Amino acid sequence: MFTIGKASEHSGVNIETIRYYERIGIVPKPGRSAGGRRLYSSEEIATLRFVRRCRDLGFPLSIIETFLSLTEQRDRACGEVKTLAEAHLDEINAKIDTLTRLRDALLDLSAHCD
Amino acid sequence: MFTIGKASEHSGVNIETIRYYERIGIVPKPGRSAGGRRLYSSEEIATLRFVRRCRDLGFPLSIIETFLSLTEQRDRACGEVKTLAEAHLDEINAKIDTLTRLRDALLDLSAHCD
DNA sequence: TCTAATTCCTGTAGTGGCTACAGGAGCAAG
DNA sequence: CTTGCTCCTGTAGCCACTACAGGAATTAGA
Repeated sequence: MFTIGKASEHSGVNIETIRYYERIGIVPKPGRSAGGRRLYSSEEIATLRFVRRCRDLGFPLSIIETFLSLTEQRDRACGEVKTLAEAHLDEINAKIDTLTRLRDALLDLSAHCD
Repeated sequence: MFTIGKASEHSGVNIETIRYYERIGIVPKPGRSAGGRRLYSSEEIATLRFVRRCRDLGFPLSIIETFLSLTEQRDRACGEVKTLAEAHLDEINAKIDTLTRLRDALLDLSAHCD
């Protein structure tokens, strides 16, 4: 188990942001030490890392909550899982497409400067 | 030339957000009609659309400002252009990579539900 | 083992990037 | 020429953090 400082270090999520995520319920409340300090498992840290990556990609917390529920509630009805997953595939493909074109534009700019 | 409403429609950027971008200097002040209304050219609208796409991808306005200066100030020193462009390539590639893996995970979830 | 430094705690206030009014002026159609 | 829409300049509020303040718990060193 890791204290919030280590969890922050390993996930790349700011300490204050971790507490904020807990407060608004994006991640569950972690266990506490005898002295009242938060203790995180490797899995909980992986979840934080996942949230951070999604935020970097511009997904709002509301959508990230759906992503988390998709991977964590596998006992949910299959139809619902499929619907939720597929609802985001188009959006993700569009993002990949835009990023690819942005990259090509930057490569082009760089290449034309020789 | 287009009024702010049309510019908003064609770029996908909210009217209030367009005015906000103007206020903080992300986009230049547009011309005005006799009655004092903002008038946008197709190019200015394309810039707004570009800003919107970048925001969707999670880039902060400060970085988008750099992107805009890269494409608009081609008379800038070549070395500087290359440096700025390449500084963001790694980040963009990382984003593409993460999105690809997220897409695969969603496809996987969806497939395991048959 | 005591203490000094560090890390953590809760709570609140401030920031970046919008977004939503309020109150009023311009303009287009009937 | 008036009804209704769009636009104007403010200012206030929201989301997702981020930065204190003031104090308790650990940890590392003498």
